[in-house]
Amino acid sequence: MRLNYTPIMTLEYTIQLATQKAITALYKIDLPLEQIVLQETRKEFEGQITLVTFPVIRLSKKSPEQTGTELGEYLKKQVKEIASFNVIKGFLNLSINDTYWIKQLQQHILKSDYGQFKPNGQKVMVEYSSPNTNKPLHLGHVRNNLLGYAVAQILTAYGYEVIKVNLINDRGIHICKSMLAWTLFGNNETPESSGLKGDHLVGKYYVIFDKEYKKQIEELQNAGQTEEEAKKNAPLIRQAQELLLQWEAGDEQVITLWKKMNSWVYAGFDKTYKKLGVDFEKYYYESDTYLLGKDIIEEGLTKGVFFKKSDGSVWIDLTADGLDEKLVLRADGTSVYITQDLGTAQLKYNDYQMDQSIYVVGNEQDYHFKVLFLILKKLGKTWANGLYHLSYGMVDLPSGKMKSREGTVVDADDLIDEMITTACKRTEELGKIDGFSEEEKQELYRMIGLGALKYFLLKVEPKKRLLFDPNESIDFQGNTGPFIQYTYARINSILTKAHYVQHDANHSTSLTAVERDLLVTLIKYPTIIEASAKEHSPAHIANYIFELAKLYNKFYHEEPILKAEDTSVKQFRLHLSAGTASVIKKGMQLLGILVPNKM
RNA sequence: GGACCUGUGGCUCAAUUGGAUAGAGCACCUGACUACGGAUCAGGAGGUUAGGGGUUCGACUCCCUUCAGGUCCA
Repeated sequence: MRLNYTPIMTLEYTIQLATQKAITALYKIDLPLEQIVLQETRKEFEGQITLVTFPVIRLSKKSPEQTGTELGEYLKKQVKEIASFNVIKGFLNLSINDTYWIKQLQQHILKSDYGQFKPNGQKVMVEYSSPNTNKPLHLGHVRNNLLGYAVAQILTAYGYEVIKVNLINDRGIHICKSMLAWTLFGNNETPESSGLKGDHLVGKYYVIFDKEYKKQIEELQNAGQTEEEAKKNAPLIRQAQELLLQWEAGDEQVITLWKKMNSWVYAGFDKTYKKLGVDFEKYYYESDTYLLGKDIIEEGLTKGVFFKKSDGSVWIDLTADGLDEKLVLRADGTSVYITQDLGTAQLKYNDYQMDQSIYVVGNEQDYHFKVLFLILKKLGKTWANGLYHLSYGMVDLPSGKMKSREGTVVDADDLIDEMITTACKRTEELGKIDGFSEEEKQELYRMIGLGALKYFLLKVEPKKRLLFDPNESIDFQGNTGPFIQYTYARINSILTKAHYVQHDANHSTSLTAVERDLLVTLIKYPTIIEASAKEHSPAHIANYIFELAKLYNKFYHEEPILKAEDTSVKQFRLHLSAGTASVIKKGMQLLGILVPNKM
């Protein structure tokens, strides 16, 4: 049964309507529904749903306590789910009867598609990863990839049709640098001959270029040139620029080399993507799109959105919007970044006619996207309203920013391998996986290592910057991926032992406090998906699953499951365990994290 | 010069978008039916939410200002 709305909403709506009636009956006042504020009851108080009475007090002209009590009494009579209530300060805490919570288990939580919303008929594109083809992926890219993938998963669960897209920056001066260095110093080295992963091989020559380039600059400076002159005059940079011109002219040899080196990089990226578990429906290449956008410039000029300066360059004046004047086409008629992005945006829309489009790009480009979206709106593109920049903070090292050219990066492949190795060590120390084949072991280490890494990166609010200390390895205890995986494995073990089969999960006796807490938390899952989707933030999901796992462990310690004396209690607790396991698995899946049956 | 983002116990993060006594994890200290899986659980200690002012029944959250870190635009 797919959801139209979150399960708890039905009950909340009932309570809101009843409250509205109560206010009319008691105080002869009509209060709009949105002023009736419900929230989750804080753990230290009794009850599950809380009505904030302050907005009502202004009208009732009575004390918070009295208002709360009057409303509580009315609601208790009118809403059958409300078993009791208490009033503390201005807060009316409502206790919902156990029957209601137990019913949710059967009706929603244990359903195989729990958490999946009905298709909403909207298409959304998520563009992420967007690498350059001159170097391998690093930790920053990893954050980008995981975010993009998770957001895509979450939006799918929320009922969108999602198209995952990768726009590859495969042209420009940077790749020419690698090409040149390889030609000059490479001795025909290939991934096969060197055993290097393709992207690492090309990245190696990017670094060599930089090193040699710096040498030349120094020599020129010693010969009396200023730094600025030297940077411009160094033979290597001139050659690279020449190479770029040849590329643009379609020089056959250059194109062949370019294709060859890019194919190495793609083979390397594919491996990394596969390890990370991310994928794309469609690849766009900047070599195809970099000339786009010029017709949009024309369109803007005729519409009077852009203006031409005397030197022939084209601009847009955004000062009225609090921004600057922005160049959109150079005097010599060549594009700038934003020109092609305008064109690419139009191209993507023509291809898919999506309702929304999300760009997963670092926050250093906040200004760029603000301008891009604003221009498209000014051009009258109605679809521009669906554009969204999912801006995330940089991943910094204790030493500062990562810089590929200077070699101060945390390489994605290295990091992944390291995580897997650590997972292997930890697991072997604990020695709980007797009977695993070698293949199963490797599979498990990958699951745990990547689970730790992914959870570490996704539990933080995207827009916050992330500090990563390579010397302090990522934790496996506490608020971590492995903790959650462990909880899942533990539940799985119990269910297996009990030969659990899912069937009617009715239960008539009353609930213990932890059992009720667990149910209340479990039924919140769709609400979290909704918030997560609306805010484009996987962190909500991550924190929620952690809360759930923690709560289950508490339950596990407080209440006997297999040893429960009453068989119906035992059955019920097994159902509860199964529901928890299922939500953990689904939630982790939204983050792109797998959970093991045993670990 | 202008604009944007961030600032919460020693460290890493939360806080239902303006609600109750600001919650977790790591690290530290104490403990757990002689483990239904201890990668667990219970408890302790640790906070003027960067500083100051304002708005109101109520502010980590909104406004003003100062400071610190980061980023972008010309």
